[in-house]
Amino acid sequence: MARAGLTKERLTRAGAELADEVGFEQVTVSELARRFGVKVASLYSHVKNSHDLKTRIALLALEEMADRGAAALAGRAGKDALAAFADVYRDYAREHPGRYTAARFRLDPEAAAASAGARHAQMMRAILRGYDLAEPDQTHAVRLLGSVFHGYVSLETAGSFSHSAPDSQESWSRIVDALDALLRTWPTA
Amino acid sequence: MARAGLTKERLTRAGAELADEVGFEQVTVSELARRFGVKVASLYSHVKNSHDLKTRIALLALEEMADRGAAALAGRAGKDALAAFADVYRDYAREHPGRYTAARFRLDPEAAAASAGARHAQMMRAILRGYDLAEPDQTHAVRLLGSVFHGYVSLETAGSFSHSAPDSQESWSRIVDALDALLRTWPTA
DNA sequence: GCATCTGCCTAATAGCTTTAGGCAAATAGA
DNA sequence: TCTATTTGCCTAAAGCTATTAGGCAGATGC
Repeated sequence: MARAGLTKERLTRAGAELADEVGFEQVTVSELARRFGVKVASLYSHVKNSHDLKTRIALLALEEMADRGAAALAGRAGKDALAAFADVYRDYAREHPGRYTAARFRLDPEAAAASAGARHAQMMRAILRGYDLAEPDQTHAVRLLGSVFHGYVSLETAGSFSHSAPDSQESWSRIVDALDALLRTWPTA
Repeated sequence: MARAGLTKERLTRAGAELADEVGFEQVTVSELARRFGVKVASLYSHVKNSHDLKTRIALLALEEMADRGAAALAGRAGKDALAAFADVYRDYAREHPGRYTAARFRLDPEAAAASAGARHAQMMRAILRGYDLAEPDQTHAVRLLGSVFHGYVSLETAGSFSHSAPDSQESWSRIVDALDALLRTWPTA
């Protein structure tokens, strides 16, 4: 029997593509096997189980977003950096909705530690270098930025902003403006 | 055979409790049947299918949150109202994580129209009465608030803030402070 | 008290997940 | 190059969930 050439990496990539097509929740070992023209059980030599597969897709998505974030931040500072980074999240979610959802998959501690999560946090802090925030306000601000980015993208993806004016793009720009203004005048306790 | 007294309502409530115990994704027609000491097929006289059940749980959660929100807003204005309303979301998610997730379940248009979604939007606008915002900035602000509330709660529930100082409660308070400050000095285009 | 309705049941189909064990293709060693 | 081992994909099987069809008996209406 000819071998299909399965590997963790190929399965993970194909899983990510599948997620973007049908949604992360609908990513299934069976469908993946079907796409490789292979029997389901065969995948279990490469991937521990369904959870493992999903974890790998999540890690891939986190890496990809971190890479894009790093590229966006290079040579930028202040509001410029903030806006570019914000767009990285939003654009990624629009281009790769399944992967984006995957990135929110709850990772177990080991996977989380090995993930690009730390890079994301570092980049947020790098953006805040353009603003004058000491601890613990810096941490509060990091959490706020993470919340806004994730929250907005998540609501937008769910279609919450698509049935009313103004355009979502406009709100997004104005929200980034607002965040910039807020960070410049952050109210200290 | 003694009847179990199944109804849509009881199934929905039990489904919501199940969601809080094991997670919304793990809510299953089978498990629900098990809890009622009844065969799986029996549920299908009361609920169209699994999707229908989840939709009902989502609608219940949205109602409950809207009710709490309304109670919190009564007699409050300005920052007071903002903080109380924010806490409604956060507290609800902490008390009822499964229901909270359910509330984010993607509803089809008919269900969405019949949901408490509109009440949520109205309450957000009511909060903004305490600030001086004209359209379209008011809509931008509503979207920002929704994003921050949902984003923060979602990240917090995922445990993103639980492994580092400062305390999540502190960040939450300071973020509400920051939002209040931002709304009072909202940057107009 | 009888007829109807309704609620829960049995039975059956179908899909996904996961484990165990087997054969053959690829690879490594002599 | 021939053999030995590893490794990749397969068959088989069990268990779970979802969903539909059809049946019997308890509840309800006249």
